[in-house]
Amino acid sequence: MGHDREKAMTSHSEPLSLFLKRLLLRSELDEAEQQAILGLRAHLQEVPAGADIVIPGDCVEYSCLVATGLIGRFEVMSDGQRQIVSLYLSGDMCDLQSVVLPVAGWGLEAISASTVLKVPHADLRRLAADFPSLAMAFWRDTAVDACILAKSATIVRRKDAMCRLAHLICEMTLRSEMVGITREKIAIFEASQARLADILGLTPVHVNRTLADLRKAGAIEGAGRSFAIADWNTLVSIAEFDPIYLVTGTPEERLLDRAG
Amino acid sequence: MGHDREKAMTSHSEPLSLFLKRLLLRSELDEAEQQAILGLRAHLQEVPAGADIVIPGDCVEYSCLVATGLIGRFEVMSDGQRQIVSLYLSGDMCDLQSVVLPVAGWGLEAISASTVLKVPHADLRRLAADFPSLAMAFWRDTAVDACILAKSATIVRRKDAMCRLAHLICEMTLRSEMVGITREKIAIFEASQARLADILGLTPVHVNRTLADLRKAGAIEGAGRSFAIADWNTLVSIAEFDPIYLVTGTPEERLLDRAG
DNA sequence: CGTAGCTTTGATTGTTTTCAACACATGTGG
DNA sequence: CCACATGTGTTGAAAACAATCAAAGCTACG
Repeated sequence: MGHDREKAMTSHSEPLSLFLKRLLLRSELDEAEQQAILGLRAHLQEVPAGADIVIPGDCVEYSCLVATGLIGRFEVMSDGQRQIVSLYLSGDMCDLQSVVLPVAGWGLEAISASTVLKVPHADLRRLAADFPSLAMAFWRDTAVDACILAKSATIVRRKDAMCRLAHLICEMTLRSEMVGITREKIAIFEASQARLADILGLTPVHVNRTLADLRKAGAIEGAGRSFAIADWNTLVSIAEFDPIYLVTGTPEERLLDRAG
Repeated sequence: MGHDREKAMTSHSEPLSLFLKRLLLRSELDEAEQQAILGLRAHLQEVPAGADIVIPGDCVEYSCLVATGLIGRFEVMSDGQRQIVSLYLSGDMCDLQSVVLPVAGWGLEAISASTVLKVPHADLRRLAADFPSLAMAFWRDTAVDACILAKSATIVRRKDAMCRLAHLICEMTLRSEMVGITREKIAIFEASQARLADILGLTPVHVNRTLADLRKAGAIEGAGRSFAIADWNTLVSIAEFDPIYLVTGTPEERLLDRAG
């Protein structure tokens, strides 16, 4: 593994505040709880595109907070084929569930060149034990992940390739914008077609044809390696995209943690 | 809804102890925590096969503990078609994640005639706040659910109908045995082919043909409405079934909650 | 009986995979 | 600079898989 270039940094404030921002989207946290998140210690690691961060079967002792780039959680079939089941971008704590299930049946890989903060499980567990609201926030974060997974599981069973691909683009665009990434820099547009195939559960050949179909429909534009959104409304209508499952949440819901 | 026949019962010890048993499979709980679970108050409800318990979009204030029967969590497509994404059997707290995400984008329906205990979210939240280990146990339970979902999402994308159906039978058989249900009484065997289609993301017609193929292969037996396992090993090999994702867990892992 | 729901079977259509080949860019060593 | 390998994108043809449409048989139940 040539990419184990780790640095023990003292200031990780930027990615940690992105993570805090993400938690605050769906959970209400007081000053002490917010400071506890921002005070987490972590190791910064740079990961080149395509590299594995966690191998299936590893027992991990940390979660990975994505600072920049795009990380995928994948499962490996008996024939060695990969299926990427979840995607994580800046501010996402990928594999937060590994805090409660440290023996992973899955792996983590970098879809594009990324930097991640490795946050020790022990620290996250202590936070969850000391601050019940943080325990709820972590649990909620895992649940939102599961909602996204359920959505993609539904679509993959019932919709054709064009709808699936359009839906993926819509979801990643919206999620990127939620953390302040501009539409031009959305990581999914830089993934190879083979990687898109791993995500969508299609063959690379069919991803290629489907991209061509989306271009023909006027939803996306740009030839070759990269593409961009040409018409958001067309894309949304092809995808039948309804963002409700991303659970941006309302203040009333967030207050429930403290209602007891 | 003719099935709103609720009874406020004083003793729900049996299903609650099944739920506790399920939690103890993966989490270490002390005497006080165990008593807290067993002391939960709840309303018993009987639900006929096919009835909806939660409609998508409802804001629910309780989780449903399955006492007997089989419950499915489903999403509805734009064309009204249902996709069942998770299955819950005796001892499972279905929709435990709704404690942290009360506005459901999904629904719950009874696959077979069932009895459920409605447990108020407020009580579960109080338990999570009072006992950090219970908060971790609930979180872990949600994470295991997500693992099962990830597994089925992987298989549905990469394997054909025969493998998927065999895998479903294997999984439900094993999960049933984990809570002490005998192989003859496994609920999935009583589901209609239309229901199996909703679960697997296939058409009822194709489920029928695939069941016939499994019979031909000698994996299952019995004509018409119901079937049974004829040869477990054949079934496992068709399904390429590896139960590791069910996370039965080891004692060492369970101790981590208290390591802090 | 007769109906309603479920199962079974057949024929046809559509989507996706598979296999195969070629184009195109990038990077390397000669 | 060229030859060459490698990875990625593109295109075509054939085959596999599942959906769709249609019809008939079976069961349970009133």
